[in-house]
Amino acid sequence: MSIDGQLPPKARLLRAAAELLANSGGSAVSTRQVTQLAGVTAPTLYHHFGDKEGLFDAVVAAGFDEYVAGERDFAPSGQPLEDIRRMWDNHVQFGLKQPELYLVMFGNIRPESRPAIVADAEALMEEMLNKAAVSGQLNVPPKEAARSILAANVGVTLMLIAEKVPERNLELSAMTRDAMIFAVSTEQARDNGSVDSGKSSVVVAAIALNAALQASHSDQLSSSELKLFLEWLHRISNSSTS
Amino acid sequence: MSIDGQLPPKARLLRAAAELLANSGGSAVSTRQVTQLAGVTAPTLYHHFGDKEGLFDAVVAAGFDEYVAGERDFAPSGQPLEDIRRMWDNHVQFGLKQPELYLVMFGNIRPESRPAIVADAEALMEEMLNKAAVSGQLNVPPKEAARSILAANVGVTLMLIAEKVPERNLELSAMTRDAMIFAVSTEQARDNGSVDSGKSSVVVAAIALNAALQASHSDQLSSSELKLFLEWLHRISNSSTS
DNA sequence: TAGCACCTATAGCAACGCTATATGAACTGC
DNA sequence: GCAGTTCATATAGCGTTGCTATAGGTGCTA
Repeated sequence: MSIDGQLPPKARLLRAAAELLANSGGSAVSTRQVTQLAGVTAPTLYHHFGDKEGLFDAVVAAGFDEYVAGERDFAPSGQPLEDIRRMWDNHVQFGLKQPELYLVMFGNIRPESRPAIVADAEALMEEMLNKAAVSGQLNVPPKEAARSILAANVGVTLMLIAEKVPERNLELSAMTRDAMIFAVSTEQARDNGSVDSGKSSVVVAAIALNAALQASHSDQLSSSELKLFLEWLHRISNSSTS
Repeated sequence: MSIDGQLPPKARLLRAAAELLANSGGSAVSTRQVTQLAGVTAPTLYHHFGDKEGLFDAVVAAGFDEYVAGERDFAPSGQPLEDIRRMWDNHVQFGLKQPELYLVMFGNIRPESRPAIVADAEALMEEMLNKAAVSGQLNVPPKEAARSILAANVGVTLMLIAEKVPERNLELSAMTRDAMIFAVSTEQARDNGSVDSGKSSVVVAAIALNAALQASHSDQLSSSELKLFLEWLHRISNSSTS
């Protein structure tokens, strides 16, 4: 049993590692298993990937492309928060479909050696949340919202993976998901699924902020700062006449 | 260097394993390290604990007692949901104080071999949530609420552990915590004051404008003006914390 | 053809989790 | 008081792990 084809050894190693990870059923995957399945000897592996973790990282990178592709396919809707829901579900599905790969990506957390994958996933979610923020649907800064939602998303997925298949209750995921999205969204977004979305933009936001600032006596800026700030705000508000 | 005392070998093994786990700094702890530090040979370990995992489980059980003790100390207040908040914080603190131990307890998730600890922690939280349910403060069954909250709690803690110490932002924890508690609580409980999202409209508007500005490349302000403007905006966006 | 990267294989090291077997010590029944 | 049994520990080593020092082959450029 080997992964031949005429593929070069590097590709065969990747394919073998991915297959073993996907089918290992929770037990560890050894370099010897991988090299044997790839029809290659140990030094080849270490020549191409440095070490075992390097190989797995490469597999994960491929898996992450798939993950991202899934996330992006779901993204075109005009409702950012609805897209976040789909991202969440896609994340969970990815974890349940390929638990071994997922554990390598999100489970093996170690201080000082955090996989870049997590940061990428975070950025992906932040990007989407940014759209929500633009249309005034967000209660907190997108970056923090992304971290918070992703943390809960990972926690739920890990818990579901840890459960035996027949006992898995996706209700857990749905409930946690909605709780997190609800928590970061504004009332406006909650009432109206879509909001005005399209035309929001800088001007609308500036006008809203302008009104809110003048009504609230915020003390985050000094009076001189505030004066200048309001002047700029005014400039922005009046700028795009379109 | 060994853990002598006149303690029996079993206790010495436990102590040695706990110490190595606490100081391992993320790298794996081997049975040989443990037995050497305990001044014992391998079969003794396997006689008492079956295998490596059995030993670590025993260490974890001791650590869990400490964890539970912390949770129970916090519990006597009359407001169950407030107690849940403290349980959450205690959980996070436990994870940050003893990350290695925590990773063994909650991080090494594998299908089919889920540590009993997780179930125990779940039961502990469910017990507390039950009190909330009795007094009509709960929106969903306590069991599901416990699973959901714990999943998010673990996710947040893992994410915080994965971050380098100086970058750790406990706001992430507080925000996620409140979101989860809010989601499972009834309106009655929310009015009671334990949970409050309370962002002013200024903050919401500032967040929206911030996102809109960064997305639109507006040219109404010079780059130096824009820089300062964004800095102030950031200040406003981050001003209100729970 | 000579030289030079690049790639792969042979062989093996040190460390790992774990165990078959044996030996001492402590208790039990008579 | 002694044989039998059980518990607890040690000696020695098995099979596997991640990884590498070294060497050889292959194809390209000069």
